[in-house]
Order: sequence, then structure tokens, then C-alpha cells
Amino acid sequence: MTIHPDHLLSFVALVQTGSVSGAAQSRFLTQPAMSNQLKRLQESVGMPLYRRKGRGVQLTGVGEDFYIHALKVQQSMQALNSFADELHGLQAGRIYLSASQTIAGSLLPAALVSFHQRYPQIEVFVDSLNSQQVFERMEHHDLGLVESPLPSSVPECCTVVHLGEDKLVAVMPKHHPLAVSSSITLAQLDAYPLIWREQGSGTRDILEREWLKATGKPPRIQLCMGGVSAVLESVRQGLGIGMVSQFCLPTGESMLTTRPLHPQLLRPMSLLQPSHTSPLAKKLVDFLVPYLKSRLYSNLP
Amino acid sequence: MTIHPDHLLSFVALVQTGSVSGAAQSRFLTQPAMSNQLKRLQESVGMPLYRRKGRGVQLTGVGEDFYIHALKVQQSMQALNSFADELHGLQAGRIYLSASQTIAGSLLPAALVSFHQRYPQIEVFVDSLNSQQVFERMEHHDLGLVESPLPSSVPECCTVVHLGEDKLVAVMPKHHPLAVSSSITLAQLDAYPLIWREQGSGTRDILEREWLKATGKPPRIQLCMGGVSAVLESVRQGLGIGMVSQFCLPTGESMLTTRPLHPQLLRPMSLLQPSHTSPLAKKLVDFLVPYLKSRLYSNLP
DNA sequence: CATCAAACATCATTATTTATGATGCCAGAA
DNA sequence: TTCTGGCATCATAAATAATGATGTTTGATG
Repeated sequence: MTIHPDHLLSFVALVQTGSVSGAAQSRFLTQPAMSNQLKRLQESVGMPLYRRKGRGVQLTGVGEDFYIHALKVQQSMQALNSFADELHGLQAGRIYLSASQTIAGSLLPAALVSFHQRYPQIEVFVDSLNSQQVFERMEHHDLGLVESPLPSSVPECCTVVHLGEDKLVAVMPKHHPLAVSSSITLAQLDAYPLIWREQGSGTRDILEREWLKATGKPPRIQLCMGGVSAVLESVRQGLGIGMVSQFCLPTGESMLTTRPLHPQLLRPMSLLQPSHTSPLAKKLVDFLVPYLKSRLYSNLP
Repeated sequence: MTIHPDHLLSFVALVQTGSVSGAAQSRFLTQPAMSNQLKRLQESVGMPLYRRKGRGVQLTGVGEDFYIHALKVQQSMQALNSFADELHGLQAGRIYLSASQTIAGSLLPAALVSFHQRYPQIEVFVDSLNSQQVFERMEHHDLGLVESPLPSSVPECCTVVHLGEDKLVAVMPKHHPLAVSSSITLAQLDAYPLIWREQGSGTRDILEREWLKATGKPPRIQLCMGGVSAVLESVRQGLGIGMVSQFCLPTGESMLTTRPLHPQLLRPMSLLQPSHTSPLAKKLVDFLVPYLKSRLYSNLP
């Protein structure tokens, strides 16, 4: 029957995003969880604080007043968190991060923008490498992000956090004949020109193996482009169909569409941190793990 | 890894009471629960905020600074709660409460003092009655407190909240010969002059029944006083041994001591609220239930 | 006007968190 | 030294919250 402070933070997020699902995203929760929190809050207050309104929600009169008070709580919480950060002397500094190409080019930029809003003084340097190189550099870098099965040679030097599964999809022009299918088999793809990644790419490795399993023969690789963006551009030009991580399409992409492969091709995505992480890097970990997990579970970019 | 707002409230309570167990009481938790919350808080902050010091704890330097911030959070939470209360127009008003004599004279005063600190404008009127009368008055009063088995005639009109078990004890002068025993049987008491409550008292009812069961004969009642305080004063005067609820001894009582009976005599203590409780009475319920429960479970006044 | 898509609520289940009671330990008082 | 009051730790039990699936409403689209 008492007001839970956590619910207040969710309510502030609701007001600031203007929608329940928006608030859920900003707090790294699912939409039902957020709905539940707000329901509980209103029960404990004893009055409705908002109503559904079109594509979002609108505050009631009471809700407006309530927000003023809730905001004070949220701000003093924020002040306290800043204070706690200062204790560790981590207002400013640098973090060196290695990530595989797919991650560095898709999920990571948006994540780091959010992180930078929260900690403007912390600089993050990203190296875009292939998975093997990421492992090698763990001794010199603070953090690593890979999307491949882990080699057995990692165990001692660093901790591994499993973030979720990355799914490979076929990417093609919006009006491509295959776009009518809801999912696509490798055998189907065989009839069309395909665009492959360069040799050494983890994405290409798994595709070659699965291709062999599915069709009984190695793929005939005619077009091969270095890097994800090169593949996408080739697809836009109508050169063929590409296969990339589900997260690789730029936001706002209007010419291309993706279809899931069948059966699904999944790769574990993991975060690597050295045994003795700096407080600075720990902050980034605390931020990235829930951020990336929520993106991976909901399969949304 | 994030700071939980709830933990902050516990930390503020720690500072204000000066001890872990004190903070636990003020938040109606057990001591291990409070210890755990404070441990988690310090883990998430990454630094110790206090150290054990004699009969309590002492803040570290960081703890002092941290408290300033935590206090701000607690105060804005408090402001928000006041606002929520105003929404229901319950800054002021009256609550009529019926309670059995034992409760009205022992647990309730301290509880209402705490309640009054929180809601100074709310007046609570207590009627001290016997259990049967409490049930009868539920139609006209807002709340009831009894410590007897419930009659079967209550079900429809009001909700019953079980609070815990009340234990009867023998009360005697500090240097009474029986005070050397750690617990006392009814058969032992038979050898001493006893002081009984008046007829109609729920406490006397259960004692008479149990006396018959334990000794095979009804008690010979020589001294009979009206009301708990009369019984206690008689004991102080050396007239005999009394039997009352464990909570009946005034705080700071220096002449008397109590010993548990064997086997234990327990009675359920319950709160009764009418079907449609006023928001005002609901506030009191929300306060009394955890308050009384924690007192009953820990068997402490 | 009918259909579609987006956003929120609800539900049953699972997972996580939290509190509890018992126990052990340490410091200060007798 | 022994005893007492207060805090930490532990295993277990209870309460709470999150999830994924599903149903419902609203605004947009053809």
C-alpha cells in the first residue's frame, strides 16, 4: 500500500517518453513489466495518473501535480548516483573497446550515444576487428564484444558475459521476388546471385558451414565484398542477396528488407572483460549489459 | 549494481537511529533483513559507509557525505507521500477505534503516539471495551482490535486481519520465590495467592478453562480486581501473583517481573475493519498492521 | 468503410529478489 | 573471565517482479 520509489522512476520515464513502451525501453524492461509497475503505482496512490490517448498516454490533472513531486525524487536520486560516481573518480577518462565488425557497425553506435549522454566526460574508443583479433587484444583493451562461439583459449584471462543470440537474416531489395516469403531456406537462395563477406569474416564462416550442411555442396562464391556496408550497398545496387546480422540494417533504410533464414542461424553474443576491470570500464559494462540484452531479446535494433 | 532507492531509506533510518536493529524496528523489518539491505547498498556504492562501534555503528567519512544526499531523497519521498495523502483529503479527521482492555492499555498507546507523529491532524478516539462489546460496536466504529478467538458471527460485516499471537504470562514482584523458575505451570501457581481479573474478561475466561484442564478442578478465586492496572498494582502491593498479557507491563516497570506459563497460553490478536473503510481509517490500518505484527512476532513491547 | 498496425492491458508462468529464524561472532560491561 | 547486547552469516521460505503470449482498443491506410 506504500508508494515504491522504483515505481516513481518508471513514472518519470513514462512522462518523459510519453508512452508506456517508451518508458519500458528507457528503463530496459519489457512493456508488460512497465504496465504492471504503473498499475501498482496508481493503486498505491489511489487515483489514475494517466489515460490512454492515441499513440501514447496523457497525464491527468493529478498526474501533472504528481509528476512535479516524482521528478524531485528522481533528481535527488540522480544527484546521489553522480556523487557515487565521483567517489570512484570516474567523471572522466578513456575506455578502449574492441568489437567485431557487425557489432561495432550496428548495435554499438546507438548504445554509445546513450552512454555518452549519461557520462559526457568519458571517452570510448572502439576498434572494429574480427573476433580472433578481439580475443588477442583483450590484454591491452578494457572490454571486448564478439558474436562467435568462444574458443577454449579464453578462460583465465577474462570474464565472459552472455548477452543473447544474434540471428542471421537475408537482405534484399524491398520488391525482390523472394520478399514474399516469410522465411527463406539456404536452398532457395541457391537460385539467386548472392553477395558474400570477405574471407576471415565470422559471418561468412558460419554461413559456409551451414550451406554445406543444408545443400550438400560448398557455395559457389561469385561476389565477395569487404565489410557489412559494402555488402548492403551491393544489394541496393541490385547485384544480389546478402546475408548479415539482423541488426546490420541502418535505421531508416528504405530500399532494403530482411527475411529470417530457415532454419535459424544463431550465434552467441558475448561481452568480455579482463579479470581486473577498471571502475570506469565497470560503468560501461553496467550500462551495456542490460542495454544489449534488451535489444537482443526483443530482436529489435 | 544500481543503487536501490529502498536501501537509501534504510540507510537514513540507520543514521537516525544509530544502530542496525534500531533501523530495522523503525522500518518494521527484522535485523537480518536490515543488515542485508545495508550490505547490498554498500556493495552498490563500492565503499563502506559505516563501521561497528560499541553498542551501535558509526558513519565513515564517505558515509557522512552520502547521508546528505540520501536524506534529500528521503525528504522528497516524504513530501510525495504527504501530497498523496492530501489527495484523499486526509490531513485531518477523526477515527473511532474500539479495542479490548489489554490492547488499549498496553500496545496501543505507543502505536498511536507514533501514528500521531506522522499524522498530527488526525484524531484517534479509543474505546476500551471487552471483546464482545468490540464486535457489537463495529457497526458504529471504524476499527476494532481484539485478542480472542473470533466468534462465528462476524464474517459478513467486516474484514479480519490476523496480527499474531498474544502470550499470557505470570507477573510477580522481582524477588518472589517463583521468579527463579524460567517458566511456570498452572499447578505451581496453585500454591500461591493469585489475583484474577473481573468476570467477563477474556483473559480470565481462557485462564479458567485452562486451569480446569491442567489441575482438574476450577480455580478458587480469592482476589479479583477490575482491570489490568488494578491487577498489577495489587501484585506490587504483594497481594499475590497475577496473570496478564505479556505486553501489559508498563515500560520502565522496576518492581515487577514476568515469567512465561508452561504450557504456553496463546490467543490470536486480530484487527477488524468494516467492509467499507474510510480512507482515513485505511491510513491507520496501513500503519497499525505492520507495527503490531512486528511487535507480536518479536514478542517485544 | 473496412482493414491494418501500433500501443496498452491482462494472464499464467517462471525467475529473481527479499525476508525470516537460527546460529555464530565480536565488543563492552559485570 | 563470563555474560550480555548487537551485528553478520546462512539456508530456507515467501513475496515480488519480469517474461512471453494473447486480447483489446485506437488511429492510420487503402
